[in-house]
Amino acid sequence: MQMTPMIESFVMHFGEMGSRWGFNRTVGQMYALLVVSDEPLSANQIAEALNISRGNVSMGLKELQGWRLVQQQHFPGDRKDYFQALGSIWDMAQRVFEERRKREIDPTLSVLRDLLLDKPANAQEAYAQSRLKEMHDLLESITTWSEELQRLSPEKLNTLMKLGSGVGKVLDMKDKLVNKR
Amino acid sequence: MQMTPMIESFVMHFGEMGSRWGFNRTVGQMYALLVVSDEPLSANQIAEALNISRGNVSMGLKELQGWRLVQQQHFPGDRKDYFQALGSIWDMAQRVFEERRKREIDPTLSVLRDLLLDKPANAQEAYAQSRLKEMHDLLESITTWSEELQRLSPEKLNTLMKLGSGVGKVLDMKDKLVNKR
DNA sequence: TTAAAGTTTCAGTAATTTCTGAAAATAATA
DNA sequence: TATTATTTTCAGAAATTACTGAAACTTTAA
Repeated sequence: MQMTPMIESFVMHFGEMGSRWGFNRTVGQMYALLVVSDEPLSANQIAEALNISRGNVSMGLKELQGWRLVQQQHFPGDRKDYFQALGSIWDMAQRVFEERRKREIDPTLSVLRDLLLDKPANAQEAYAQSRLKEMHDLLESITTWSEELQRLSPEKLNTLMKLGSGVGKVLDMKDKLVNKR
Repeated sequence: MQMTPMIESFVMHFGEMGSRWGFNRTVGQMYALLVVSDEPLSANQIAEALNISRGNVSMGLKELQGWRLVQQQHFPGDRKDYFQALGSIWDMAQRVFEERRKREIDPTLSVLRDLLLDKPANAQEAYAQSRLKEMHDLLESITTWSEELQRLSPEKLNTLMKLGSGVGKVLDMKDKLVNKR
């Protein structure tokens, strides 16, 4: 894997953004490298290209596999493991959305559900609970919706996105049709 | 601000989740506290309730204001500043989406745009650039779409979300109508 | 003005996270 | 089974991030 300036810039940027996206610098760099590489890379190649320790690569690959963003590959007659970024950019985006939902929303939803079971002890708690309920309902809608969007084919999703604000019009149209019955 | 066990649990959970949501523990706690409080709180009240330093509160409030998630309030005859979480849960969600997009997507889009201007120097770079292009286009679609969704009224957004996977059917319907012309 | 009330800043410290590298574990071949 | 290739683990070091608290600054009102 030859690190040209262009690839290096991309890799470094992903490293810097890594923390905002939920993983650390080297994990971000590793992922970027795998995305732009036209062939699978071994852990040693990654360590060398990024100039980081072999141990760190091992941990990072484990994390990326946890996100289900990289695949492991074997070649007959070669003992080494090779790694590759997941198929299409769409697949990647799906994974990132899904995993982030799991990490960022699900635990909160579960806490909110529990807290909403308690009887409010006073006015302050009653108010607090009303906000918790709003938050809970919104997060639940978002979760359900994102699950349903994921079930849509990439083509439909693309149509929907291209539709943009035109979605408002389509909704109106749908209302009319439904009301006619 | 009385910290009942229920409120405390919520606040602590938000603190723990904070880092996943893009801010640190105490900022998360401060925000949670403001969300469930039925009246605006002064910086001192916040520091006391959360048992953190006054300086930290000042920095945290600045950051929350940067996210445009809290509002400052003045009361005549009182020198202190009071703080309040933003209006509705919808407003909050919008802000979070918008700010995260700014922090997590925009910088990457800009880097990708730049890198795509370079002529690929070899086959590896040509491949890399093709992936960069895919990624760029997807991020751009997501950005445009999210901007357009934000322009939709909360009611319409709600309709859209409730529609769920039914959105597929609506899209088919739209296709038919458009093709008839 | 001046004093009092309040806020912000920031150097230093504490806490947390990330990274390394050597040792242990695992897997493949001879 | 022994040997070699490879991966994983994890204790400690390094780097980063968060927090405190005292000093500097700002604002208000007497």
